Amino acid sequence: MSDEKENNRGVFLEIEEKWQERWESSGIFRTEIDDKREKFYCLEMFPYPSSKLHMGHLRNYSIGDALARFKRMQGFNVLYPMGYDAFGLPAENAAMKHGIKPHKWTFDNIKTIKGQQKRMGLSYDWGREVITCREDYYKWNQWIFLKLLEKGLVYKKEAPVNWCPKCRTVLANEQVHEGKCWRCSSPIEEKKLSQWFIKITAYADELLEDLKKLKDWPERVKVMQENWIGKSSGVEINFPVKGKKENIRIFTTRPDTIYGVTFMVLSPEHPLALSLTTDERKDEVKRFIEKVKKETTKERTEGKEKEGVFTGAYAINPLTNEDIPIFIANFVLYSYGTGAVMAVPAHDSRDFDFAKKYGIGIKQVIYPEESKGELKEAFEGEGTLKNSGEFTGMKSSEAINKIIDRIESMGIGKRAVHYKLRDWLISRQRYWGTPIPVVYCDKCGIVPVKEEELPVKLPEDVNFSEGGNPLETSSLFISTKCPVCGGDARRETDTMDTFFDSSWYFLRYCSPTEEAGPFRKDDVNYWMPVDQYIGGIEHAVMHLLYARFFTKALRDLGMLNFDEPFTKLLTQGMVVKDGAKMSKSLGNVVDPDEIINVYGADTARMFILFTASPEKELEWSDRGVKGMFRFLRRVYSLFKGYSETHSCLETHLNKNPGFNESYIVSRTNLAIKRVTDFISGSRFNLAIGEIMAFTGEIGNFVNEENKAEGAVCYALRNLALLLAPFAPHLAEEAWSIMGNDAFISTAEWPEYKEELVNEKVMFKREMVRNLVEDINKVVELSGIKKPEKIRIIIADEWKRRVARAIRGMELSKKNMHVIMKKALKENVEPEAAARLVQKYIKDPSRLHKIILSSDEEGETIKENLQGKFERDKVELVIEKEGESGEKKAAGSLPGKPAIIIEGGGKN
RNA sequence: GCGGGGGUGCCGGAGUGGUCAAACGGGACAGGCUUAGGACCUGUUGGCUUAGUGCCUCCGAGGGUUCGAAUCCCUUCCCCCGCACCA
Repeated sequence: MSDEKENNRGVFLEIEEKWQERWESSGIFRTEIDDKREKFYCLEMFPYPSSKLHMGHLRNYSIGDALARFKRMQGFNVLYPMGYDAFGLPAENAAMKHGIKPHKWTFDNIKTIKGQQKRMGLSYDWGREVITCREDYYKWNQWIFLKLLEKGLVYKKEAPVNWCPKCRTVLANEQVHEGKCWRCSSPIEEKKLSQWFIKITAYADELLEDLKKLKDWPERVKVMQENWIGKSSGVEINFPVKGKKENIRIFTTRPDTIYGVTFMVLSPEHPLALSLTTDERKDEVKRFIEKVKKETTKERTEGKEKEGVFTGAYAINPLTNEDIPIFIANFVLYSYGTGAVMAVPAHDSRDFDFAKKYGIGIKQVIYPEESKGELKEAFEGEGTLKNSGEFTGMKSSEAINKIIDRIESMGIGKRAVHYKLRDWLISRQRYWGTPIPVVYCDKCGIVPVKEEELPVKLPEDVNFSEGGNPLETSSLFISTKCPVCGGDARRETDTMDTFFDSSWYFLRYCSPTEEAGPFRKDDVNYWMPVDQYIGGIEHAVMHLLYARFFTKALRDLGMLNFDEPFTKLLTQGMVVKDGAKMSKSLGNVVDPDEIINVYGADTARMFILFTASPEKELEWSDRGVKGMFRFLRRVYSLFKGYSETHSCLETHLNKNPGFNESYIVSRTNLAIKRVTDFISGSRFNLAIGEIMAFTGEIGNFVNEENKAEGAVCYALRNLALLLAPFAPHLAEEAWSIMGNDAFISTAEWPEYKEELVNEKVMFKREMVRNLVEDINKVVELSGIKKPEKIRIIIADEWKRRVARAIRGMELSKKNMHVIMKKALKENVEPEAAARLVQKYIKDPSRLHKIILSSDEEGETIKENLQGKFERDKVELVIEKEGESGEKKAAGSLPGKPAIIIEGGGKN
């Protein structure tokens, strides 16, 4: 009863504990540089140490560990490290709520999480652990900051910034999602503050261009980054204001529409907004600007209703000299382009809406191929220009360049590129982060801390309850001496965005204990770039963009010699239950610990990898977990049971195995091939599916009477090896049950040996495909122009082997010849037949024997075919009279299907 | 709106031109083993027929290409995810 069940589970838990201890004490997962071996850097996004791991982590690590183990067995020198992204607000919140010091809270959590990771049996090199809140790490954060400052990539500026009232700190643009804080979802407010920025925009173009190099990144991540960088090329043009000396500079990507401009719009923040407004309209315009400024960016963009007000002033279209009314409106953003646009309602839907609402004229100047009368909506496509002076008749693409040329030669504008990407705001008004290493001196201004004085340490004497930045409560921290003049000075109290920490941690893993710098160049050049990076999609534009930027910036500081940090990226899907993301409020959380404690880590890992392909959402299913447990238990008893009566230490495979042997040997090799290919393609779910099918077949085979020991051992050995990346504990146990002394974790990954695959027992898939090829080769070579009938006869013995190979499914003759049936039964045109033949002829070498009819036709074919096959193993046999096809095929069984051609059209 | 990804059997999920009525798992049904079983083993699991097989229907919907399509092309409907007034 449940005793047995519990016992089984107990055995598994025991096994896991045993092997985890052995792995640890033997140190087999330690990694060193080895120039003789190819390296493989397998990396998971390091976790934030909140109280516990969740299923997403379990999934992340199951993927990474399977891959790391696989590569290790394949002989790669694998770097597979783990660390903790340990700075961050939750630690501070804990301090405020429960009075626990952030440091203690963080390290307690790390301890818990590390325990969980160890219980998963992950093959990390723990000697390389990186914890970002440790001085030996954040010292280098500060060092890098100073280098960037020196290089001009860091600056301080007063600017409107995103303020999260709940976290009481500012945020980078990337960290505002739909107007809300990425972490706590509070609505963001806008504040004008003096803050530290990193000039990521200096790399906008390269960050965009190099996306093309990232062949092994998911398309959607690249698209998200592309959109975020938001490059657009166009032209900036000055529109003179009528009766004044000012110009309004606009940016447009569609200068070809300039003859269609009917009004102009400034954003409410535009410096000219009020000054060019006529006196009689000043009050109204003022009121409007005030109103819009009060709204947050979110409110302004959410309502979608376009609102504006006429300034009474006019601009002059420099190409047409027409007067153009100037409006102020809420839909023009000051932060993008020049904060002013030329409005072409005929060819821009926003301008169209606005023109309709305020009764402004619409002037069409671009016409599509088929003109459709009056415009019901803006036509935003390309077309032919009309009513455009000398440019009339040109295509949009041509006109764009010609008009820009004209504008440049007139000296009223120039080509320009604008980006949506903004500089990265890294100041945080929080305690639990890396202090920004600068000092404010009344005499000397902003002064960087001297390199030898790093790190600027976080003080202990802070008060978390007062609401502001806790660092400001530490007088010991704040008051300091100016590094330049030695006078009294004040420390910067802002700390760095924790995304700064995570932008280079993967480099630190290469030299985790280096004291002379953030990393050693040699180490990094050996290990980097990361070959496989695995993590959640939520970092598509935050972490992944910053890390790419860091790589480029450090490269330009002469510290790296590559451009991109992550060669291959896998974004895992979420783990959901009952169709919804696991969350405490929904009560659908499954605790990884619970699963591991009940079923063991192997079951949890296998289930999570098998149930969905890695990038897809994974629907949690308790039944599925049980199913996986059942499977592993079956595997265990298979090994256990067989080893009770047989010794599998040595596998003696005959060079010429008997049929029974060769069946399971072939099947084993097929499994090796498939599993290897699946893992290489990150298709872990399919790899496990194949292992399951293979296991089933071994089971069937073992139960048969005339099993061959050597072959069974061979199959079992390989099964254990294939299982090792996924269920490492069980695989180790099986390995040792079979009498091996060494770890399976460091054993060699099995190699697919084609020569061990006996074609007699190849699968239906290969068989039929080859048959089709063979048939067509025969058709071609025989000179038959219009075959009427082809029969494929499969001898019984052969059929039986195949049938067993596909697990009891009888292979019918129907399946074999149905492929050709339709093509050949009706009057197929010779050309069609020829095409067919052409399409499938690849390699006739598999053909073994062709049986021809005994009539004249057969003789002719035989003559035609004679000598056409390079290998003499193709036997041409003339059918004996009175023999049925089946009998014939059976009687002369060559180990391959015989093909019998009957008849063959003349002409 | 723009961009990305999808719609497959009771369910999850494979399958990208011919092994396909469709891998693997779950569930369901039947049988075996058992005192019993939620444990294990075997079989069945689109329909109709025969049970050696044959036929029909099927991979969101509708067309098309092809000797042949779940797979390629077009149209259309629906779902998910990102960005969202970026000029």
